[in-house]
Amino acid sequence: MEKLVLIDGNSIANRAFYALPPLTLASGQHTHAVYGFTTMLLKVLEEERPTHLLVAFDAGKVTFRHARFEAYKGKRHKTPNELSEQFPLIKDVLDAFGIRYHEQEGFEADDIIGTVSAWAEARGLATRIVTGDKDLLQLVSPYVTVALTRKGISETERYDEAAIRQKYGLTPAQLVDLKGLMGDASDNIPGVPGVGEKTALKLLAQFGSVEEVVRRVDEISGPKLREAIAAHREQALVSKELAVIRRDVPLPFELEDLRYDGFALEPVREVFRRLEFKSLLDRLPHVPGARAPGETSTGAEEGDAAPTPLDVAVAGTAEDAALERLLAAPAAVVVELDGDNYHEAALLGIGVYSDAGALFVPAARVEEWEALRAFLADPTREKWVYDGKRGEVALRWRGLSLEGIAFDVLIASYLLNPTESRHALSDLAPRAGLSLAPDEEVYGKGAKRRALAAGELAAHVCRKAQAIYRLKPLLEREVEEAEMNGLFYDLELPLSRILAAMEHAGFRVDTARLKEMGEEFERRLEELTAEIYRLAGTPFNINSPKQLGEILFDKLGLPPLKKTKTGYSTSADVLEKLQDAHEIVPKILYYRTLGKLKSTYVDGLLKEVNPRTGKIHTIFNQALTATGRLSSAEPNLQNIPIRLEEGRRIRQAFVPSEPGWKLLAADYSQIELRVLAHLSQDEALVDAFHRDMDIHTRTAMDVFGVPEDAVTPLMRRQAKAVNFGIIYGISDYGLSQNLGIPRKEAAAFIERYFDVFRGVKRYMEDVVEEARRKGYVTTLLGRRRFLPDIHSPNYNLRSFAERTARNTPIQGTAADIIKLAMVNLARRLKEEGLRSRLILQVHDELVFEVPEDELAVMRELVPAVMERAVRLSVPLKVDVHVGDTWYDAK
DNA sequence: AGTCTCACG
DNA sequence: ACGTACGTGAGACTC
Repeated sequence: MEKLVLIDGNSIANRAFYALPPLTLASGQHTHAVYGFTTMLLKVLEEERPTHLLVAFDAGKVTFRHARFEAYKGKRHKTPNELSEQFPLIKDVLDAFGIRYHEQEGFEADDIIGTVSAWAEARGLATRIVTGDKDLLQLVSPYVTVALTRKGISETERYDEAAIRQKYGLTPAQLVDLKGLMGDASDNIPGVPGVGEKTALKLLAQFGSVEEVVRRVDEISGPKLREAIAAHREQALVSKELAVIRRDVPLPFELEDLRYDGFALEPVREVFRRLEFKSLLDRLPHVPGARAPGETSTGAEEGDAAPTPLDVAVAGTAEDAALERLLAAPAAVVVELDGDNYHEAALLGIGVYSDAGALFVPAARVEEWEALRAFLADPTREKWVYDGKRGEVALRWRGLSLEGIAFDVLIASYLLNPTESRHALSDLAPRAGLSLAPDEEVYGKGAKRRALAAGELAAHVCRKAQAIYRLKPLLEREVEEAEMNGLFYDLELPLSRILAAMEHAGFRVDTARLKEMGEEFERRLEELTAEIYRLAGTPFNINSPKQLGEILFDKLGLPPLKKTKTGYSTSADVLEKLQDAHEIVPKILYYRTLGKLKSTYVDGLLKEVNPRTGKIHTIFNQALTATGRLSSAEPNLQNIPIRLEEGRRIRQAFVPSEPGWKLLAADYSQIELRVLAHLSQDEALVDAFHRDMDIHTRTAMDVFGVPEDAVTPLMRRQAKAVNFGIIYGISDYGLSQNLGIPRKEAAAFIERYFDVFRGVKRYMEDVVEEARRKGYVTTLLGRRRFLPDIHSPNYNLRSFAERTARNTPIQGTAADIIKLAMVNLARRLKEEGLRSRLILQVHDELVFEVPEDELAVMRELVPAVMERAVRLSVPLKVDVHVGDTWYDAK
């Protein structure tokens, strides 16, 4: 099928420029916008397979829109030189690919795209527009869809008419009416003052278009709005006109001139070499449409680089001895399982790929083939894996071991960019020039999940192993270049083995105790329900925010203090403010508390108890958080209640797995503030920790200028909130919300804090500056987080990036420290021959189960190792508690 | 699938 | 004039 792709050159280049960390040649020439543009282009060629292709650029500064409205784009910042100097290079790349591009005096890229897409529509040619600019959404039609880049440039969101209707409740054509009414600050289009998105959408729902709004202005409800519209009719109409994309630009070519039938490899290679796009060079031969030297053009349809067939040997019989040569090291190993949760998941088979070839061992053969088991268990035979913990745990359940894991592609990819959400092997494979179908596609998901035919399974699993094998050297190099060898090989990789052991060990649960609690909660919930219905005068679903909102705010007439997108907010902070307004409110709050405990922590946890082991086996995600923390799922054991006594009792159900053993919990005291003291070298903060003072009291003393015995509980509470705020990258608004005080007072607190803690202030400024300069921030052990939005012209995005720049080094360093402690502790436990087991990590806390006779040793060893994990300018402090249940280890 | 709410550090 | 605390996972409801 034929397909036209129209690329908005300026928009994509701009996105790439601001989204990617700077990249320069020896000459100082910046290339990251070119790089970003080129990766987008390759993606388009791979995924869209266009038969017609055009890249449109903006021409000079003045367009017909300026003639109509002088101030058009008046507030826009000048394009930085670092970007404008990259446009000629982008055109070099396009020339090498033989792709047509066009710019036209007096018009913007939008108008060129509008015109060509109109031609395509007339001919019934499917069209995809690729841009970062929402304005182009107005062109969407049954033939035209828009792929909008979001968050960086690699991800796109596709819009057809239904998607636009769903998101805005408007037709594509009405989007210009929306802009006419609300204006657009980035283009300096005024709209109608006082009309924002909400009002504009309301008006359009009623009237349909700007013209109708203006014509029937008398029908507008609300005198203020009516006056505003009446006073700015002309401005609204002009604003709309400016927003409309032209579809009749006289262009010097026609649709058929845009036909695209692939490219010759060599010229593209040459340009890539000149621009030092090494990683893209490898990918090139597999891009659809690529022609080797001498090959003639065959038309875009046949330019596909079909996946190279893989020769897979399948083990199965006593003859397998002949296949032993395929158990060579180093090898990529894939333990293929049925399902996402790998605890006791069915094994489908094991794939092995090395220089010796590809081998697939079906599940039935795994346990009986001695040579394979020995190979897997041999720590001296190097294995490369993707999410090694997954396979390792699955094999542990079968009494098999997987040792010698020397590289993990998932963890490497995560460390290289922890905010990237797509670390699936199928996402990474193209980097090594391979195309790999996602598991979801191969197996189907949900109800459509299916078993594969034997040959299909072997091929897919070995293809994955091949991708791992090819990706390893690429990622290995990138990890090295990012100076993360220590972090990767000495921290995350060993940690992965420890997490595997923790997950497999599990946490024993006293299900009888949990059920008792559930029954108690149930009784009290029934009582509460009856009282709530009585007070409301009618039964309703208390769990439905919608129904609850109607009862509270419509029926009972309480003041709605906050709204959400869809209606009234009934969140706890709103209800707390209404506690005294009606006796139903505290009952609802209590109902919520108990309901949460019952559904999530009693029923939810009971569902997760493994009937065979009587334990809960969580899965730690080691490649997810943006800061380097772990997360825990199925179930989440990192959010078991503790703050309120009623919930805290859930912890009475968490017990040791062997009779006579105890639980030992060790937590870092104020680790994030200690890390802040170290990173900032703030005198007062460092001093406070050297004296081992109560940090919130000390903060109150300094901020309020009073002696210790004059610090009231309120002052301490406020100082504590400020301390948290500092860690989170503080804003006066955030602090005011947290403390329930006016924003001005919050601002005054912050100012006083920074007056005293000068070093902290300085550090916060420096770290944001560093983020701007390098494009990323780092933790103590060199973990990185990229912050492309730090340069965004959008205030919200930029502010968020700045807060993140302040928070991530703190939260991330704390994560580094406890991970290091875990690795060191595991080694010590082994060296000392202790039977104690680490079973849980909760960000600043480690939980062990300990035999009685090891208690004394563990009470000493655990805090000692944790406190010495790193050496900071302030001491680290660890509190240790022992008990018969997790509740009692306090 | 998306939204709201709420549990944890 | 704007809208925001940082990082997570899960259950219930709604469409």
